[in-house]
Amino acid sequence: MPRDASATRAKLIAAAREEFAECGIGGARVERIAQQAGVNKERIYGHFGSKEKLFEAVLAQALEEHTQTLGSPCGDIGEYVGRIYDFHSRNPQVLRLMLWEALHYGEQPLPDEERRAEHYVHKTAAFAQTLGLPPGRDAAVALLMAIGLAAWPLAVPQLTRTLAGGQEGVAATVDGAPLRDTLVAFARRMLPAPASSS
Amino acid sequence: MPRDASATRAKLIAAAREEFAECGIGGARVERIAQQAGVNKERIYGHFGSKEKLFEAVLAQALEEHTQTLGSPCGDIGEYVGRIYDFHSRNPQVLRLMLWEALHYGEQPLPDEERRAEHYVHKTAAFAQTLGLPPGRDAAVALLMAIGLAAWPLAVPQLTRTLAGGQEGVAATVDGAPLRDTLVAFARRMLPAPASSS
DNA sequence: TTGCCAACCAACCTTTTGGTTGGGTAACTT
DNA sequence: AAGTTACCCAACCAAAAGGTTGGTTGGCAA
Repeated sequence: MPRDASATRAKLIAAAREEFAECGIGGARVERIAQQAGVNKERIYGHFGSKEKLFEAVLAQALEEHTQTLGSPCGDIGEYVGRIYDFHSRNPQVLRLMLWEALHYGEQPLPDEERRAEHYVHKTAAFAQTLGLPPGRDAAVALLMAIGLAAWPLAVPQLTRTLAGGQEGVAATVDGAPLRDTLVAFARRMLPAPASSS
Repeated sequence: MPRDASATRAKLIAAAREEFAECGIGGARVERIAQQAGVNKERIYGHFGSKEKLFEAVLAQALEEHTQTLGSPCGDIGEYVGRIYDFHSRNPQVLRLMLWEALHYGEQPLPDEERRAEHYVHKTAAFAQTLGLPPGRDAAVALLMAIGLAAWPLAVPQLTRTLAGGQEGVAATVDGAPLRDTLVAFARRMLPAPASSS
């Protein structure tokens, strides 16, 4: 069994991701994470320093994967919203991590808020271009709400269920069309149509 | 100091509401709740049975207030979304409680899921009427997304901040218009216009 | 006045928590 | 071959958690 620090880190992050997504920062148990990773608990502190720092590492990696998988917004806006919806349907952990983070930090700044803000500048720019808008606050809010459109039904499943669910689950058909299609249609209607000329 | 069971219950629920909104179910401390309420910890178990049951009681009351304050959806759809936004801006606890609940229960049914579903039937019906739609899944999804439109920027403040926030906070102006107005405009565009004839 | 019960509380118990420590071990350097 | 560094772990710790218990007391019915 060779020694491999980065492999240990990776195993810890993978285990922590499941645990944090399921239980949040306060609810996660350091012991369980270590056990799931097949690594001693102390390694968490050796490698990451604290439970909260580990959470940050998990989230950073998850968001990295998120942007890499999803790519920049381009082409049809509705289809972009559909892609966001598909991503979160297939990777429920990422959205849950974001929500735990939201509840944990609330209005106070994130530990790496600046990096995150900078990261979103690019996305906003790409989004503005496909929308035919000047990049700015307007485009940023439009992107924010496009993400919200796709994520909201998955973020509050109990509301989605009790309102529109019934026995068919989240992907239930709505008047014959899957929820996804409804969201795509809403997005197209909500967001300004791109200028047809480049 | 007279004995008054219902007053004790009320004090406990009020204290628990703050604590649960801030920390969630797992993060809330029974001791703190009791202390904040000026009541012995044991009373929580005497009156409610468990921490989780107390959470249910808190949420039931919060949602009750929510629907009572907000009323049924009627009149202009955009303005209804604006009202939802205003409510959650002024009462951040309710949305936080809903999100903690969402993360805690996830896809598994709520303890009182049936009552909740039934409760939403009326709202959906009212919403369908103002939209000029037949009450049904279509109207329910439209309502779900109207709520989402208003609540999303407040549900994920870290995203709102890093995307569109800057130094001006959540209520920041967007090209001169407050975020609320943008949401109202989005809602009007997204949702089907009500049939003009009754 | 007396008897009774719901409401109440201080103190306690068990388990679990995040975090630490001191001793070991593979592998690279010199 | 000796020394050094980075990694790893079993065992441990103080603090804090949710929940319980045994006994006390206010207030109403008889």
